Amino acid sequence: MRTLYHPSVAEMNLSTVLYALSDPIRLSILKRLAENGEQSCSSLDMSVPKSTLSHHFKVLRESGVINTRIEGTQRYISIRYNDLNTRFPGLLDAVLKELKRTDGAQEAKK
Amino acid sequence: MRTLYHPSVAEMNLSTVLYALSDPIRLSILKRLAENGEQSCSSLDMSVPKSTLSHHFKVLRESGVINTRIEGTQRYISIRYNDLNTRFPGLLDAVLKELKRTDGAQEAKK
DNA sequence: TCTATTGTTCGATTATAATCGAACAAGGAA
DNA sequence: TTCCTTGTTCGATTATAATCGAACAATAGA
Repeated sequence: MRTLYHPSVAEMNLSTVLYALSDPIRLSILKRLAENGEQSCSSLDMSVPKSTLSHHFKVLRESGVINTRIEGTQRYISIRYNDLNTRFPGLLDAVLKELKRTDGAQEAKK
Repeated sequence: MRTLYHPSVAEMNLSTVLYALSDPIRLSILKRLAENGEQSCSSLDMSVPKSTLSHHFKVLRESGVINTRIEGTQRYISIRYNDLNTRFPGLLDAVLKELKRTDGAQEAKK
């Protein structure tokens, strides 16, 4: 737990990133980060058990979508805007644009 | 089998589309379609059993990524460029740009 | 009509991922 | 040190998806 894995820009993989972004809960997290900037994990209460949330943070982090910064007992997560824009130009903007319109997750689970 | 389901532009869902695009085989199919335009299903031999391929075509079609046109015993598939660009501006371009660079699937399955 | 071609569907298997309680780890404060 | 807070990890369960052979369906041609 000492060091959390973050892929370098070169290590980021398209299908892995798209997969990370294909889950409604993870899109909700992304939306919150886009709206409010860096957040402590505890600040985004999503009516989901913390172990489940932690899992989603890990998927987002290990794909390269978010950065996790450790400060004391808290973790602060944020979107890796520049890195994503460098590796996959236009991708993040397209996703965030849709998230702004709705929540991107509506009726995703039928 | 008479009619194949295709979602309307309004019915397209972000997480569903991202999920459809998150698979290496489906990205390979997309790349082929982007490079060569409309293709008959049989023309893209991907060293994968046809039942598996048919499954991936279905995922792509039902998410709204591709269109399937029936002509005789053959099916011709193509990317729904305009519809995708209307619904999720910039998303497809960002994906295709990366596919042009590599195949988007390299080392995705470890 | 018989046969070959193209592709879907079925059904079973395997693989991968989501979920979440409980235990654990690391700080910070009393 | 003890307790509280924050978050991860473990382990088990459930859910979802990928895979692929075999059977089926539709059409075209001999």
